[in-house]
Parts: sequence; structure tokens; C-alpha cells
Amino acid sequence: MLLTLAFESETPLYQQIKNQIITGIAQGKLQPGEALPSVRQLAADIGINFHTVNKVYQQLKQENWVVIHRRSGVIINPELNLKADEVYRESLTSTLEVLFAEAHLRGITLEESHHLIKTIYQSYVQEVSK
Amino acid sequence: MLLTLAFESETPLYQQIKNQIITGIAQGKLQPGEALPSVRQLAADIGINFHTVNKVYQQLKQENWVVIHRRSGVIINPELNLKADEVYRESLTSTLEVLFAEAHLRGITLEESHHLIKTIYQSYVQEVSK
Amino acid sequence: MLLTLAFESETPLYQQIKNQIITGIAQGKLQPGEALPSVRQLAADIGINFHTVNKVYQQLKQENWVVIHRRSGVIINPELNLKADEVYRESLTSTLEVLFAEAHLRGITLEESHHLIKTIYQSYVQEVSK
Amino acid sequence: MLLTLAFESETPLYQQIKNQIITGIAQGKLQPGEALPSVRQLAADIGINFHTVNKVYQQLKQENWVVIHRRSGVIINPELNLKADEVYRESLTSTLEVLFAEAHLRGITLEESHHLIKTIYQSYVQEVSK
DNA sequence: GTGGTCTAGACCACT
DNA sequence: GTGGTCTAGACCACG
Repeated sequence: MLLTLAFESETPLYQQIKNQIITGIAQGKLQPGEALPSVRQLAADIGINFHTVNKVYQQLKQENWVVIHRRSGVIINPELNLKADEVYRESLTSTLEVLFAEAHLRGITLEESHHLIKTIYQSYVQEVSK
Repeated sequence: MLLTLAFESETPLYQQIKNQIITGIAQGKLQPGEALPSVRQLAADIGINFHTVNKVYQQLKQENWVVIHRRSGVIINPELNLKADEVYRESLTSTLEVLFAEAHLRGITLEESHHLIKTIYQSYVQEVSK
Repeated sequence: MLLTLAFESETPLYQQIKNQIITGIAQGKLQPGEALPSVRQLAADIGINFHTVNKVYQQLKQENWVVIHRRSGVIINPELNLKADEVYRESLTSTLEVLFAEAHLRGITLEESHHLIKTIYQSYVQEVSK
Repeated sequence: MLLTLAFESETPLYQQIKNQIITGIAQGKLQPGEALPSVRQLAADIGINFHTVNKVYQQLKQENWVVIHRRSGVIINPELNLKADEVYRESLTSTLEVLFAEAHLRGITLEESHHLIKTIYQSYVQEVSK
């Protein structure tokens, strides 16, 4: 998978990487069980400090997106089985509330929003794992 | 309108305030032409420094959400007429891509997403301004 | 002459009024010797504090645009005979330098600028006084 | 590039700095892609508070003059590509109207104005970027 | 009383 | 070491 970074973005680099990995999983570009490059490898590839990559991997591990094996390195969690608990749903809802408040005021209708999200969902794979 | 701040949140205070004001406009709690409290007043009300409030107002002014009168203070832009240009649409799309990638992987279906967004839109007023 | 104020502008009200009076003289809408409304009259007409109007008149007097007679009120200086001294030329030059630096970077050519200024000059009367 | 501040001027310090940076770009003293000093560095150099410099940089960023990298600090936007939209042209025109009204009344002719502006344009670089 | 400007200093996130 | 956030307090311009 190819990572593209926007160094001038407000979004921290580690966040950009994390986002792209999670999106990559959703889109099937990264399969559960698949290995990710080593911290130093990835850092060298995209030309950033390896601490930054390390931070990403640690957070991904924390949130169960990946597992870190001592020998085989970092792999996408083969048992990927995250659930949307109440806390997650609430945070998602409030994020969307803010996001679509502005979208609505800028003239984006419910229909457009539905269509947009439908298109996005079509880029995701149906069955993620097991 | 009542503002509630999460002081322990990672989201900067000024961002929280800004979000709530924009959401407030979308939900009709704040009407175009309506006055906002003065920087010092609002700061005192919610117990923060007036510079933080000032930062919010300055950004809202920059983005045309409000108009700052030298005499009467800050009011919601009565000619609120923002448009969704290409830049905005792209940033919205990529934000949603990331957001729903995780949602999808957590088992939230397209139907659920549609329903969620429909509910959110129902909280917004139909006609914002002319 | 009709004054139009932009209350939401960054430009102070007193400055807007002053600008319009000077522009009015240049365009012949206000003739040397012509009387201006009284401070209270003008303030009432445009709905602002009379201190603001007073400030304008005092500055105009200071800069010799008007003379204030005890009985006949404020009139445009009939002997209007301002000269562009070195100080004035320097300040004009440096103002224009900044202004056209941005214009240039936004793609406005020298020819366009010439044309623009020519048009503006055409709105002025040829002979101002005596 | 050397910045010179007039502390006793009515023009706010941050505005003076901003003006000089934009003029510097137009005159080629600052090249697109070139780095500006860090907020604290510049502040120390010219003996002012770093918040004041920060304000300048934030505004320049908002108006797309510069790009702020999280790593390498602030650089002149390498893709400097500002356009003169209708709003800008109108504000420029009305500024010039006021400016030249006084100039005209002080005896500065159209020819002199043309010459002045031509000289100013000659201090700018021809091709700004790409 | 309103916002605008400037200073000063602290703490934090990111790289 | 870089910018980002927040607090605090002072003085000024405007109306």
C-alpha cells in the first residue's frame, strides 16, 4: 500500500498514517493477517522520524487494529473483530453532527449526503474478516 | 444558547466553542442577525480567558459565519450565504472516508449510517436564511 | 451628498465619513465654499453618535479641508490649496507599494493598473477651485 | 530580508510585518518555497513578542501566502497562485479612489500617478512562481 | 462598554 | 526546537 503524506496539513503525520492504514483495511488494500513494514522501514520509505511511525503502531495496537509479534513484526489483527460500543457511537454521532451542520449550512442536502456516503461505502470490502 | 465545554478533552476549547456555535446556527438556536455575547461576557460566563473567545470570533469572522460590528459587537451573519466549493467538498469527502472506514469495520452498515445522518439532518432547521 | 456607511467594516466610521467627504470634493459633489451639515444634523441623519462626526470635522479642519466659522458652521475650504509635500509623497508611495505588491501578485498587470487609475481620475473634476 | 518597524506608527506592528513580507515576495526578496524565520526567532530578532509574529503568520497562512509545516516551520507558499477575484478588485478600486482623490486635490496629475506606479511595478519581479 | 493590539509566560503536541 | 493553546493583564481606539 502506498502512503501519501501532506506535510503542510494541520493533521499530524502520525494521524495521517493511522487514517490511511485504517482506511486501507476497510478498502481491502490491507488484509487481516498481512504484515506491515517495520517501524524503521516505513519511516525510511516515507522519510520521517521513526518515532512517529512507532507512535502509530503503538496506537493501532492499543486499539486492536494490529498485533505486534516479537518475531514477525506488526501484522493486521487476523481476528479483527471490533465492535461499535456506546462510547464509539456517541463520539461518531457528535462528530457527524458538527460535520454536517456546516455541510447543511453550505447547501449540501440530505440526499447528497446519502449519495456521498453510499459512494464511500462502495469503496469498502463487504466482508472484512472471518 | 448554552455552551458546554469539556476542559479535559483533546479538542481545544476554542474549537469546541466554534463547533457549538456552528451547530447552533444549523439547528436554529442561533438565528442569522442574532447577537452573540461580547468576548469578555462569554469568557466570563464559561469561565475562560477572553482571548480564547476572541480567537473563536476572529475565525468565525474570517469564515463569514459572523460579522463584527464596532458598536454592537458580534452578530451571526444576516446574509449567511456560504457555498460548498470544490475544496470544501473534497475535504468533507476525505474526512468522511476516514470516519466511515472505521465505522464500517466496527460493523456499522450503510443503512445505519443513512439513518444516523437522516436523524441528524432532522435536527437542523430547513431554511437558514433567505 | 449622500453618505453611506458600512457599520460592519473594519474601517472606523469616522474614517469612512472623512474618505467620502474628500472623495466628494474631488468628484465635485462638494464645492469649495459649500456648507456641510452641522455636527448634530449629520449625526442624526446617518444615525451615529455626534462625537464621531465631530471627530471628522476636527480632523478635516486640522488638515485644511474645511474651515469652521462660528456663525456659518462648517464649509469646504474656499481657498482649497493643498500641496503634495515630500512627506505626503513618501507616504503615498509607500502605501501604493504595499497595495500594488499584492495586486501584482494577484495577477493585476501594470496596464490594468494604469487603466484603473485613469478611470478613477476621470471621475474627478478638472479644476477644483480658484 | 530585513524588517524595519516603526514602533510609534499608528499601523499595528503585525500589519507592518505582514506588509513587508508581502512586498518582499513581490520584489523577489522572498522566493516561493523559501523559509521564514520561526515565530520565536523573528520575534527575538526584531524585539517583539512572539505572539505578534504568530498572528502575522496565521493571517498569511489564512490568505494562502505561506504554508506552515509542522516540521520545517513557515515557508512562502511554493504554489503561490492567488487570483484577483471580484471582491478583491472592488476593494482595491475603492481604496484607490480614496487615495487618489486626495492625491488629485493635492495636485498630483494622472501622468505623475502613472509614472509613480510604473516605477513601483519595476521594483517587482516579473515571474513570481511556476 | 466594545473589540484590537501587544506583552509575558506557561504547558503541550509533534517531529 | 517547532508551532499550538491558554491564561493574564495592560493600554488604546471607537462610538
